[in-house]
Amino acid sequence: MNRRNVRPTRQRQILDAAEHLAARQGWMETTFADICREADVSNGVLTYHFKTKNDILFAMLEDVIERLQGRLALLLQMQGLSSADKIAAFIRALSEFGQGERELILVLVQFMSMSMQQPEIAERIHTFFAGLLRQQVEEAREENVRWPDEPEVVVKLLQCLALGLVLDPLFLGLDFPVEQLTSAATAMFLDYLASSKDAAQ
Amino acid sequence: MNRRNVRPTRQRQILDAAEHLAARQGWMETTFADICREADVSNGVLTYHFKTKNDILFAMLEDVIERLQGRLALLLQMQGLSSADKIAAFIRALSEFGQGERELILVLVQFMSMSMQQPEIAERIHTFFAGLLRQQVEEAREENVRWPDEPEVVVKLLQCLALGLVLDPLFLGLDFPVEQLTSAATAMFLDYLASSKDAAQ
Amino acid sequence: MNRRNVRPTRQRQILDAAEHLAARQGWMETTFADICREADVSNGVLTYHFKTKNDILFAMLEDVIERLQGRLALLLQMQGLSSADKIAAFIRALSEFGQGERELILVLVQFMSMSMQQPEIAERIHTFFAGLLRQQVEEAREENVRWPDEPEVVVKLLQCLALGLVLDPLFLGLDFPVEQLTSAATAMFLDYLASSKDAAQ
Amino acid sequence: MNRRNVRPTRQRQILDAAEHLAARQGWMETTFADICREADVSNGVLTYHFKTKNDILFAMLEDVIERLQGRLALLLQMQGLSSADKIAAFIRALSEFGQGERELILVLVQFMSMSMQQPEIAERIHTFFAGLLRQQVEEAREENVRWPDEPEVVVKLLQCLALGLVLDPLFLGLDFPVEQLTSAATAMFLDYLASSKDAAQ
DNA sequence: AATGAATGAGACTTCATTCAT
DNA sequence: CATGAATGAAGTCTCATTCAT
Repeated sequence: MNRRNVRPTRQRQILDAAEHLAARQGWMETTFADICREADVSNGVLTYHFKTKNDILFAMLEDVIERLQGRLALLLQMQGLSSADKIAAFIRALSEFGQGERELILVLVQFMSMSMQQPEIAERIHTFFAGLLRQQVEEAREENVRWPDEPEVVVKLLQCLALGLVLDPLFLGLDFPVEQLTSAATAMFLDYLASSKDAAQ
Repeated sequence: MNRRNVRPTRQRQILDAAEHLAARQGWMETTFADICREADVSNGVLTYHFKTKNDILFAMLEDVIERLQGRLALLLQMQGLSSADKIAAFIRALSEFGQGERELILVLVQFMSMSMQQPEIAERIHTFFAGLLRQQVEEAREENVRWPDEPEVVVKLLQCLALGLVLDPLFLGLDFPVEQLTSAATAMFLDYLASSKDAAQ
Repeated sequence: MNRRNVRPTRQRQILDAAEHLAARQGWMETTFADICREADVSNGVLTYHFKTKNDILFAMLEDVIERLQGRLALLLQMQGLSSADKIAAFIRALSEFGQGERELILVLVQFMSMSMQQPEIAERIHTFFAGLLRQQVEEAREENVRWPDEPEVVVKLLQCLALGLVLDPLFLGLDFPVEQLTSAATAMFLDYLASSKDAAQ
Repeated sequence: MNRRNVRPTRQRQILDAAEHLAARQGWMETTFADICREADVSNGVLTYHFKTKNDILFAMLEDVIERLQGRLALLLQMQGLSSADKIAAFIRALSEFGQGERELILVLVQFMSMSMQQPEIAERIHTFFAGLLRQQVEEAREENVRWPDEPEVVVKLLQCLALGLVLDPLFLGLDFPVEQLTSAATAMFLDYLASSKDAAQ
């Protein structure tokens, strides 16, 4: 490999290792030595690229948000929230996402849990999700749909539902197939949206 | 203080301090020294009453579950899930709960986050919530209500929604008054429940 | 049990437990808690009867020496060293002793090993064995036997041989039946004693 | 000092210090702080080169065995056991050894004493001495000497005698010059060996 | 850009001993 | 005599961080 490009490569190596380990065993219990082993780099390389452990943490945070951005873009930006089909597709996709991208979720949960004690992390996560929300709300406004509540509320409610659907099985366990839950949730949310139209008529 | 039967007192002192600190700064970053300071006991007392740090952790887990049990009993057992009024009251209460009993929630989230790496904790939480779910389902069955889905699914959906409503403002921030969200959620869930009755007619 | 006689009883209980544990896991790694458990007494009782851990240690030392005294009396005082039969019986008995009274030996070795760092223990053990030696030497003198060397040397040599025969299998392992070794040692020592008579003729 | 290849140097420093202290005050009562002071290294260096205290212990064991190997090679391999002169030289050398290499002996005794509770140590010591024994037996067989007993027994008896001669003065004290004891032991063992030749005639 | 030895503060834990009851 | 709660010094070990090479 070219000597010029070694820097980004090393950083990717390290971040991948760190995320892996954070997902598997938690960030607090992940040591420099662990990361070195997993990333197959020396202790010196680690501290050359990231001065402190927090540096790695925040690099991870950015990385995770970026990856999340990419994933959610496929779900949100492209389909919006306007039509019933899209909502249904969204909830279904989210559910699959919660199962498929387990590592990404696990790391995200780590950050959420840390955010309760570390304002900097909370701040970063909030702005990201706030941005997401605003964007969806704007799209909704442009589409001029009639909704049972203020667009912010509707969108936020969807966000809550989505969060619950992703975290509940993770945290509290689930004994029956997730599809039934997804279907029910979809039906519920569509009913809710539809209710406004009925009322408006 | 009396030297006899001082044990429960000390244990409460220590658990209170530990829960306080776990909520405020996280369990991993809470040291024995911190707990000693907060509980106003000596280092020796700590390890006399709890052999290891993990022992404190699991005592906390039991304690938190017990307290949660007490709180939820007021919301669930007494009102069940049958009528619209009760559902509305439940969601409203939960929302207030998420704001009022902040510390309890914070500690619970700590445990949920740890449960992803510690199977023992996961196990304990799962059985608790599974029991809760089963109990609600049975009550529902006894009331013989017609619902849009299997009682398990309906109840689990409510659990998801509740979890989302509690965690979302905590993790992702909320810019508008929580009441709007609560109302919307209540309306949505009631619509959903009602939809079955319509269908059944 | 009579309240008057409880003191010696407790002390025996404790010493037995302590010796048991010292033999099984070593004195240094035996804690007060271990002794309490083994002797089935409370921490308070322990420190009421023995102020410090060293107090227990020295009580044990006296106890072990006393018991050793009793055992060796059967071997030494009663049979002396004069005749070939008695020597043979002595070595054979010692060998059996090394196998039978394993615990006593183990504790004794503990003390020997400690004696290298604790002059007080060394002193106590030395005077005991020196007394033993002197006594045997005197008996020998009284019997007026002709020996290849000064009685002290002869007796000490027997002591060395005995120590080696007891400790070697314990420390260094032994792959063949101990009887062969015992027989050989007996033969050797008798030859040695006899050699002087030959020379004297 | 060169930073490259400093590892063996540090390990020697640490092992020397540890052996010193183990001989002087016993291993159990030797703390990390003691070793740091004696070896003139920081606490971190200790645990950088040896993960745990037990690692130091086992490194010491190997080291002691290696050094013992070297010393005994001079006594055993070179002179074998066949002729009277060599036996005499061996016993004399061992006796001097017991006085001269006091530290090595003291540490070895520590290990022997520990071996009674730690099977791993026992195992290691046993295999070492078993190897020694086997080697001597084989040499004896090759020399085709006639002996009063099976070579294993003869050699083991010598081992017992040697152990007794080394440990007895250490453990039980000695009031007269060690030379007298050595001479007597030599004479005894030679007589014993010779006895077989007489019998064979 | 890379290495890995070195550091030391601080974590958890153990335990002999003290003492109020 | 007996109890067991309390103590805190000291132990082993971890680990993020620094730095000479």
